[in-house]
Amino acid sequence: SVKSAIKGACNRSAVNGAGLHPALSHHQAAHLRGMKSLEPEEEVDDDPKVTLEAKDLWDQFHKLGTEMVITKSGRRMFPPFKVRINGLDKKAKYILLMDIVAADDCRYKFHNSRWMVAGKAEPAMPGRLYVHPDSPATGAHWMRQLVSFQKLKLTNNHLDPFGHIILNSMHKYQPRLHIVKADENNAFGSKNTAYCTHVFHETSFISVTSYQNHKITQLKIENNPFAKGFRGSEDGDLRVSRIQGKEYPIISKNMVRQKIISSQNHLTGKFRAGVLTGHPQVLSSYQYDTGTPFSKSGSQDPMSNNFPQSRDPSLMYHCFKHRGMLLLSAHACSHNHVKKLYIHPFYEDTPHYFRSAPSYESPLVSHSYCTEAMSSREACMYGGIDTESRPGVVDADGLTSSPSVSGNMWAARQPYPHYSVEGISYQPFTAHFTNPTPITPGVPHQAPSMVSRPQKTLHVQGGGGGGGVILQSQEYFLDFTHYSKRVLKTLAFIKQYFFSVLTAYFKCVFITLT
DNA sequence: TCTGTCACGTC
DNA sequence: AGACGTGACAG
Repeated sequence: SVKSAIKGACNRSAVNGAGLHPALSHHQAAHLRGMKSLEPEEEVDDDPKVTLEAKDLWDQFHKLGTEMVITKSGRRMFPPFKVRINGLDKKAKYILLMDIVAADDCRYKFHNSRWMVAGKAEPAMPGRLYVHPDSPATGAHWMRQLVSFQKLKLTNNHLDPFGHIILNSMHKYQPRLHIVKADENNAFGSKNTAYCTHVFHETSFISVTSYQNHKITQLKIENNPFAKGFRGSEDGDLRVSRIQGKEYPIISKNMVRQKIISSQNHLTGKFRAGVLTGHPQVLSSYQYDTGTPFSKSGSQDPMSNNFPQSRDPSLMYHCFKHRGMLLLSAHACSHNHVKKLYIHPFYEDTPHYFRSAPSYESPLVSHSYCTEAMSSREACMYGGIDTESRPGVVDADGLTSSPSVSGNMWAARQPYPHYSVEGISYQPFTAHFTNPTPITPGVPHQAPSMVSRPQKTLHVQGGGGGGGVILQSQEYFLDFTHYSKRVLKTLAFIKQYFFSVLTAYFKCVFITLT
């Protein structure tokens, strides 16, 4: 079983075009052994295989250093995250969801046509989840066609009320796909629910508010149908560039070439793509030579080198079975001078601000925080959920062994809420309830007693209906009259406070205890 | 560095 | 037809 598990993981690795991290198999083996001896009877046969759609396109972006624009109102990713899935139990129900986690601890800047580290990362933002709109659905459904997460939106608005995934600009991120096995009847109320996580390292990106690398801009324009308006004319030699209603003179390819050659130093700043909208043929030969985003030295793997100090795993595939998950969240929102604190019991909103170690750290370096740095609130939120077994989280010598990488089977253990594996942290999932559990004053601030069945299960917008946003606008809000512009900086404290208070009021369970 | 607005495009 | 997704730009 262990053998086949690792083999399976390796196969997936090959499918996804990523080599297995050397440390992975060790952890996998250790974990699998431990898991099997613990709860062998809970292993199940389904063995989801996930392949990334448009991997070639992702690779093209990844080579250049993918950038994703984030806006206040939310921006889709391009390329869209789509996967093909095989190996699910046709009849079982699954929930598919994504999250996007910090890939490292750095803030970046684009300097001299290169991404460079520019300091320490901002505190991690709330880890929101995007639940696929078809969820929950049968394995047969998920395997029938491409599974698209293209409606997922990214925002830099820390107060975002729409349920978009909140990111910090100029930081590096790694999207992750989670497949959660659910009961027939109860999306998030399943017993013995398992999930597995897939990471495609070629989908990592740096978030920006405007593109930094014009090669990325061009690649987006060339490939994103919505950006067709910025493409050159069909005629490869002549083009018209339209900027704000004005038509600029037709410019021949030769002119472009000469202009570019004669003014290379100014190209990046002044020949913005819109002025001389680059036809691929032109750009590939001329425009591209000014922007070398990353050092090309050394690496034999063109993919391994795109971001400095990347801690990306090559591929991760790990499964868990977890016993229970609490959820609730608080969001501060500010609209038109009205300051409110929104509380969305819909998405996870774990305040990472107070973690003593960044979430991306590998278990080998972050072991201490796994056990020691859990805040009391976190202990409250997760305490009592996994009272059973969590062997493997901390070894006798204090080092963590990874329960997160189980390879080929659904895991039989709950992941530690903040567990990180090969550079990517584990974060708990969050259920999203259409009807939040009513506020009940006087409930003591004690976690174990709070674990109960959700009154309603996951809200997901219907398959064809579009949308798919997790949030149904049913916020509770409290006035916050003395918010100032510093709201973002104080948000952490506010949230921490309200979490403490509200945990006592919301009794929500992601997956109930068995 | 970020935001709102725009023209132009898709869906 | 109209809502929505784009990058460019100005500020």
